[in-house]
Order: sequence, then C-alpha cells, then structure tokens
Amino acid sequence: MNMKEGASVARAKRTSSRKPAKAGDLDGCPMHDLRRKLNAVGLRPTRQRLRLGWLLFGSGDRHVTAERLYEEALAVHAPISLATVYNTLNQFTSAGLLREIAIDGAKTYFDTNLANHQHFLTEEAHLLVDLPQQLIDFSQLPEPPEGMEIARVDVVVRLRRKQV
Amino acid sequence: MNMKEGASVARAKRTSSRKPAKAGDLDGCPMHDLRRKLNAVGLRPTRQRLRLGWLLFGSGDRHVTAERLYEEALAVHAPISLATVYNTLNQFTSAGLLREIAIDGAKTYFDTNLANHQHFLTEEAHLLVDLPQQLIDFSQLPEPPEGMEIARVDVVVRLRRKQV
DNA sequence: TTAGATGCAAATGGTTTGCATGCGT
DNA sequence: ACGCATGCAAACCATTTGCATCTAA
Repeated sequence: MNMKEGASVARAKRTSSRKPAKAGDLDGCPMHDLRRKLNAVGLRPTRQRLRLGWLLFGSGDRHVTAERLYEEALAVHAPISLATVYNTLNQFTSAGLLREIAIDGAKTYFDTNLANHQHFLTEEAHLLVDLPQQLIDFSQLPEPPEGMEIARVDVVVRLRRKQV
Repeated sequence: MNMKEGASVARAKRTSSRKPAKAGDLDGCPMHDLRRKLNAVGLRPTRQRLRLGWLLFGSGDRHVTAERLYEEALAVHAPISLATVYNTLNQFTSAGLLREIAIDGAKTYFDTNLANHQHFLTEEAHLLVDLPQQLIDFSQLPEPPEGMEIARVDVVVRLRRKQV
C-alpha cells in the first residue's frame, strides 16, 4: 500500500550539489511533511485536509480567510465543501497549526506564521501583511490581574491611503 | 433660538470657592453635556440618543456591545429598538464620540475612551479593561508602504486564567 | 411642515451544526 | 468493519436595511 510514498522516496535520490540533498528531500517534500504534521497532532491525513494543507503550508507564510481558501481549492480543481474548509481551519487552529488573527468586523483570518509577530492591515483591501519587526517591548507589559496570565498580545497596525 | 445655550452661558458665571459646586451643576450636568456633544457633531438630540448617551457617557469609560447596551436600556425602563442601538452606536462612532474595538470573533465592542490606549481582554468572560499604560513605543513603528500612512494601532492583551 | 429618526421585521453574511453518506485505518 | 471525516442544507447569530410611522426643529 501507499505506492506513492514509496515512489517519492525512490525518486528522491539525487546525489550531487552542496545541499544535503538526499535526506533533505524527504523532509522537504510538502506532502510528506504535511502527513507528518497532521499525524503529529492526531488528525487523519484525509484528502481534504491534505488539499488545504498543501494550499496553506505549501509556500511561505499566508493570511487567508475561509472563503478565500475555498476559492483557491476550486481554482486548482480540488473541490471541497465550504463547511469543511471552516471545520478544517478550526481544527488546524486548535491543533496549533494555524493562528487566528484578531481583526474586527466580519471575516476571520488565519495565519500560517506561528511566531510572535504583528500585522499591517490595509483598511479597504483588507489585506494583511506581517510586520518586519517586533513592535512591543514585552519587558514592559503590565501586570495582569491576580490569577491571570498573559496568553498573547495582538497588534494590528491599520493603514490608510495617505491623504494629500 | 437656542435658549438653552444662552442660559448655560449666563449661569456659567461662577466666582468663589474651589469646588464650583452650584455652577458646576450645568457643565457637569450629563444631559446638558450630552445635548452639546450631539449638537457639536450634528446629531439631533432625540430621546433615544439621549438615553443611550446617558448610559454611555454618564459614568467613566465604558466598553459595551450593542446587545449589552440594549439590555441596560431596558433595565432602566428606557426602551429602545435593538436596531436603533446599532444605528446609534455606528453614528456615534463615525461622529467620533465612540471608538470601535478590534476583537476577533463575533461581537463588536464600543469604547467611550477616545484617547490612545490599549486593552486587556479576558478570554472567557469577554470583558475588556483599559490598560494603565502605553505599551507601544511609537517611535519605532515601521515604515508603512509607499502611499500609505498609519491610521492607528490596535493592541489587545489576551488574558487567561493562570494554570496551576 | 418636513427632513431626519425610530421601530419592526425581513434580509444579509459569515460561520456552525445535524445528519446521512464516504473514506482512512 | 469501525469510526472519524465530509457534504449538504438548514440553523445561527450579530448586524444591517427597507419602509411606514413618528418627532424634533
């Protein structure tokens, strides 16, 4: 069973070049990483979760809404129900694979970048971009009330078109 | 016309004592301030707007949802339609009397504190509290992209019950 | 008198859920 | 085969809107 993974391993044999290619290949294989990632958090690697995972984690950091991801899946002929997109995003989030971003208003964004960072938000386009640097000096966070601790700090820098 | 403002000017003549008790009456009078506040932004001081304004601005800084405000109005026997609460909150906000707070998830909060400040958010209770101090060193805000400027920076410090 | 405000109910839009069917193990 | 996962449609919930009625100026 699972010929595909076998095949991928077989083909993984390249030899030359500086990068530790051989072993790296498997680790670098998106699909393989994905299966591992899902297994690690106890989610079965189903067709739909792999599709979405591929879209989400396939290339750099992303900020997506459920709707957007749904459209992308359609676009690459990987149909999936919108409800499943929502369910999957929520599962990924509570499994710690994604992070929900605090934006007021209607839509919820999901971020594949789990590191501590902040965002630019352009108000019209509703486009989110990671901030290049840390804005907060966490050493001066205020004391939380008795019995509470700081779970996390959300920062959104709202941009508007410059008035001339 | 506008006898009321005339009257206020007349009575505003206070002379003695540190705590201008008697005269303070008018300036301190919530209803009077409210009418002035509404006039200043071009909103007619209707019964409903005065009711809500009284609840909102009557005592210190507040963080409310539309639903909550609606219940409060009922509680003080100042009935008002929920739709009107929403409309009024939005009007107050675009008039600059309130500020919308960026919280992810369902509900929208409105803040009577217009000064630049940040918030604690307790995750279960969904209770918002002003932070006592500025967290951000605004001198180190990153350059916004070409043609954009920073409209504002939202900060939410999420609290959770301390794990023992 | 009349433009603007209100209330109700219906519409909206994002998200969730119930349940029958499908699929991974 | 078993149990979790999926898809669809209906349910949900906060918020908005259309329209007839009311009210402040």
